[in-house]
Amino acid sequence: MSDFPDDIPFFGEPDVPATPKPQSGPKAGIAARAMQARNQQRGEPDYLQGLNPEQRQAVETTEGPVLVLAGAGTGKTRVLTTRIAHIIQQGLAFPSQILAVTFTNKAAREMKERIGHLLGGAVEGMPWLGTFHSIGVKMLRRHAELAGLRSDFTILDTDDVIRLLKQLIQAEGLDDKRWTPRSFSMMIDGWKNKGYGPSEISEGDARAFANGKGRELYYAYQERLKTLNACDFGDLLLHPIRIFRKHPDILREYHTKFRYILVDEYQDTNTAQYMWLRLLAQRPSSNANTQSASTQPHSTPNATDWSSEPMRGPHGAGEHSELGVSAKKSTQQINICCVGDDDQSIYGWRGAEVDNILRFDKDFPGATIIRLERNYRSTPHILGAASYLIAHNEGRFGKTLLPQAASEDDQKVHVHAAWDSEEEARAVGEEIEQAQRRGHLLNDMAILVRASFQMREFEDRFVTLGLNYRVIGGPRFYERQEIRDAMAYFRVVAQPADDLAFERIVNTPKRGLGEASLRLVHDYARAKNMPMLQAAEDLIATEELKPKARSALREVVENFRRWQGLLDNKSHTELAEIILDESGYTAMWQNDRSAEAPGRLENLKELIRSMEEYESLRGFLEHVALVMDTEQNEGMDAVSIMTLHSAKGLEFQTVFLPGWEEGLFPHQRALDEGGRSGLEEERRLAYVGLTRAKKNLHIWFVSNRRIHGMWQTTIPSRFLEELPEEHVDIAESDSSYGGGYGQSRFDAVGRGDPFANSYSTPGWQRAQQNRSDATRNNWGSRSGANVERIGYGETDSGFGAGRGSVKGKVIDGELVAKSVSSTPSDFKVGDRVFHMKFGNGNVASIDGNKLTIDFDHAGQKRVIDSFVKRV
DNA sequence: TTTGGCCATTTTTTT
DNA sequence: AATGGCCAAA
Repeated sequence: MSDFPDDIPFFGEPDVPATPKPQSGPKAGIAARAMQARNQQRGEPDYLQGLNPEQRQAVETTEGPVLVLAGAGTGKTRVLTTRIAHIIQQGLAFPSQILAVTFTNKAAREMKERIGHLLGGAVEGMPWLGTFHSIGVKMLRRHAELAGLRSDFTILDTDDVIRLLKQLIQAEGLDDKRWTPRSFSMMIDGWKNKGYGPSEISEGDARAFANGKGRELYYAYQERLKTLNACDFGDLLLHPIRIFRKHPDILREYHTKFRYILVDEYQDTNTAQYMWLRLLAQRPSSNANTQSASTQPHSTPNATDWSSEPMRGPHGAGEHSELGVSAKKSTQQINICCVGDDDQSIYGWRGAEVDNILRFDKDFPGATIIRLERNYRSTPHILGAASYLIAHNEGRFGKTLLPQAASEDDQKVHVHAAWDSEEEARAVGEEIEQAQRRGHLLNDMAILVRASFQMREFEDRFVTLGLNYRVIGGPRFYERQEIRDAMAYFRVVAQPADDLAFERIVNTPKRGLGEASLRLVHDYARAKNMPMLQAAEDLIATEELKPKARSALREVVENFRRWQGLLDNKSHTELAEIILDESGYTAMWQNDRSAEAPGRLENLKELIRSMEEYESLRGFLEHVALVMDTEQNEGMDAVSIMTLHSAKGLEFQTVFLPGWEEGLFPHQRALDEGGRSGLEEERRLAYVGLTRAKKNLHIWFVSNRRIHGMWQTTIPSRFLEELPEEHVDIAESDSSYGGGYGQSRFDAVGRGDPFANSYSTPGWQRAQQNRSDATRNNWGSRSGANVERIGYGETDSGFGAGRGSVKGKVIDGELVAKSVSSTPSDFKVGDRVFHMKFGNGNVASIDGNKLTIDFDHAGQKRVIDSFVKRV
């Protein structure tokens, strides 16, 4: 979004008088109250109508720190937006004096819309409402030089970062397979989430990568970013934090500027975000400390000091209360209001610290804590199911959500079983079409998946059904190859130091500039510490390059120089067209005879079209870097498909939750890496999913799912049994459970199938029992149930049953993980076998425990041996 | 230098 | 299943 025009005057904005009406400390309260009283005489403002007492308190307690603990569906967004409207309406601050932070662009957009609505649309946009990152960039652009950057720095996305790291790792002479750029980028990410620069990471962390070269590499990475005039996502927060600490005068300007700070989804803040917030929200006491704070921020154990010890903060309460006192003493306070729900903390993997919300009143003593517990969203059944499920978590505040009154036609939560994911998609599609026939809007329905690969099957199905759908946060427009290439061209034009972009497209389309020539340019650039474009320009004046490469490179450089010259003369969309045209990029795809080519050209057109909404090329590039998503199909009626993560904060009349199987949800990886707390986060994710539904909720699980192209037998998610019976309705006979390879086939295998019908059947119960029965396993017998997704017993004890073996992983005495290891198969080529999904066939070849089988009806497939049975 | 084919690995979630 | 990396051949 170009919500942030580049040229807003920052400090001393003309529209901001030094002191808007009431504002300092206690006075503000009085004035506010006076104003309120006046309003009440006249009848209260519209926007307060219909708020319940708690919501109202959250809106009207404008002064001092406020924490709003808002359960799912309790009107959190409404409170936030109304509060902002209230602040503006009461004249407590101008829109530009309110800092409002959200996590997603979607949330920011929605908030803006709603505030505009509340205020009758007459208010100029709020310049400081946005995501942590977009606000971070905005600040960083203003003070870029203090971070060693120019204000036109580029923002690297994950892909760029990985390519860059790869170069560095190789330059270091390390094996980039043993030490993958990807894993290092994740480490850096983790460090940055905690607020650590290269000098602050622990010895152990530094050693953990590349035999102790971790720190060195991290330094080198930051150095390179500087020479590239670029930063990564983490830097968007880290640089401002550094700047605030080093330059108290700058921080003070922000302190004067922002009267009110609001934070959405506070439970998802990570340490860096927390530090950033604290710096902005907590003015050091204005008396005794001022001097020392401004000159030596790190030497005084007072107000500013917490920021240098991020990780110890959570538990060092003493320090914080001291700080709080001084904050209180200060003459002007910045009023911070955080809204969150510990039960909806689902970003632990990204470094979020739930602790931040749990210790709010220590950080901000005297905080008003308001709990919103009246749920207006879901039926009692849905709410009951969700509450019961989340109660299985240990580490939580614990709160009660009060349901609305039940209504006659309230449906219980439906749990459905399907044979495989294909059937799951088919059945959900049917369900949706039925609802549509009953007059429901597709806009009111959503499918929420755990992992994005699940989306495809639904898309496929909906395409054949001709059902409108919209994917949110799926495979992203801006991640497509052609879009990234085009963007790279634009980046080099807008930001000549962007070597990563330059490298990406110098030889796209092919110009005969291969590795050899490129290396030359690269080395020259490094040696002279100049951008590659500049280096290329220098080199073509010499005899270094081969004639062919030299002329090709000359043309590229000349093109770029010419385009750069057009920056100010042509509109950015026009320029973009010229670039794609003259570079031969469009022609490259036009000449491409592959099936995707037309689509790619279409995407490029779409790209140009979407640029029109932005003021400048730079503004557009920034949008792409930060948002990575386009609005699609806004106007039409369509089912939404998205991940559970991106569904947070949304609500729908009808919600479908497919894929409730062990290994997928809870996700195996969360279990492996997060253990118990990983499981609890998965459960919160389930809770988020359940509470998105207003009226109808359908949960699905399948017994066969294809993972990495191979069929796996799955068992229902443990979360299913954590749902309370009284609120759940098990669909006994779902459409065609078993499908073409029907029930009979199923039984013919003698597969004492645990999920043949539903989980209320003996089969289901047996499965449950299997799970808790820690010693039993069905593997000994070939006709045993296919429960190989789970291992039982001690850690790492194998269960070889002749083919394949199962390892169980026990965490906290509870079985949470397993993996199938490959041991040589005891099948022979030519064996006649039966597979549950594909039927009968002959073994064509064997590769470890993977078999290639010619099926009678299904053709040739590769499957894991444990899924077939000799006949 | 480019291209084609084969092998290995992969996917959790996002700014 | 699909993508990326690597190697051999043109």
